[in-house]
Amino acid sequence: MFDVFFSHILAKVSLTEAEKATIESFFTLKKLRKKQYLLQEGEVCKYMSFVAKGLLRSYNVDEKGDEHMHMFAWEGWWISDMSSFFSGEKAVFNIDAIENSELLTITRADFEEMTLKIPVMDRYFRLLFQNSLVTKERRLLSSITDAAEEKYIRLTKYSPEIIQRIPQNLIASYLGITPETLSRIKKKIALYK
Amino acid sequence: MFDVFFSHILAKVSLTEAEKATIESFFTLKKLRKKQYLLQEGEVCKYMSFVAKGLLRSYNVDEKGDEHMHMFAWEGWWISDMSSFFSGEKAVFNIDAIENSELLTITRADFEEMTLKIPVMDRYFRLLFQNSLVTKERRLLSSITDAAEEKYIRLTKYSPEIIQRIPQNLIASYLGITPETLSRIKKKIALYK
DNA sequence: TTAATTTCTTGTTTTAGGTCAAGTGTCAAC
DNA sequence: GTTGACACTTGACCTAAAACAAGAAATTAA
Repeated sequence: MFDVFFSHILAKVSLTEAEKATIESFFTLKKLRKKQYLLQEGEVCKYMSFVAKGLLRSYNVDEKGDEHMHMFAWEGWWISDMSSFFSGEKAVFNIDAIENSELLTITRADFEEMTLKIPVMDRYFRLLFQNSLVTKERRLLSSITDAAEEKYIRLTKYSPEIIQRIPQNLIASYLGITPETLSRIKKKIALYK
Repeated sequence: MFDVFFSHILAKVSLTEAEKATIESFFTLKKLRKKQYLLQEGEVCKYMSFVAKGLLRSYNVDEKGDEHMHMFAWEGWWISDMSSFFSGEKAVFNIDAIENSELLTITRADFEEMTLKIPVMDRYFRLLFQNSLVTKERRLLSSITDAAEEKYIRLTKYSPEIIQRIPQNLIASYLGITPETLSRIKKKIALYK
């Protein structure tokens, strides 16, 4: 459990055994069955979660009832409604498990305490957020600049794991297009080859 | 110059006078005239810049020659092509000054050295990136979920400063719509009132 | 104060992608 | 092996926003 966790953290910063023990003490293991919610829109997001095993998604639901995928998270990723987690306001996202999953969760209060006790965790999260920001910028850029077909092509280039692991209707939602449009795009691309 | 700078940093973390002096030594003042470039697409982004005065924008240009606004930055904001700055790869963004501006710039090497010498700066940037991430998530969500009119309404709600300070054609580009569509949306909204 | 450039508006036409509807294919459950 | 639940495809039609075009208003510069 914590081996996956620390291998990810140690890729960015160094930790002593004592620090590792302290950090471990702030986290709680949580298991989720397929389709089970970790967070529902309107609740306050209590946890930031490291995915040790499995696959989750976060998404919002619009007034028409349509879902819009915000992100997917599998082994080695963090997932949360960051806005709600850090501000204490109501979450706009739902988070649930696409596959049976195992998470290491931390509460806001423990997160604060951990970063104060182990300042190098500020560095870890600085680097984590920095990378997330770059990824999110790239996606935002594609969302604003690209037509549907380019969005899909860019996704195959930058996030091939998503193409392999996620059902097509969820990929369409992630790209902000309909499953029908995605189906037609795939057909068109297949013709070139 | 550094007073604006430190007031923003001290809002997030505490610093001794000695630390402030060390931090100052890593930054260089840079003045930009209106329309002058800070970064051009294809270069490596050498600086991360704190805006002490003025207004800048970052944007990419597509193959048709159309500009897509990525962000605006004025007093108290940071601006950079983060992907290029941290990875050393070619920038995809252009950055230039909309108004005459004064920046405090830091290079990648100095940024690294600063965070190692003054670890609390990791905390500052953790908090900065965390907030940016929340803002960027909100914008991405709006970009994928909302129709043109809702995008504009949400912008007026969450970023009223942009509405006031930025020309309409740039706002349209920021929202990923045409200036014509924005003009019609404003007209439509004005009729309700 | 007039010219020039830029920003914004308005009308018309076109198009990419959405919506609706009717399939086919696949796999697990009974 | 039949039933149902999903995932995906394909076709016909529709609509929101883009493209194109032309003019008005507002800034800026000479």
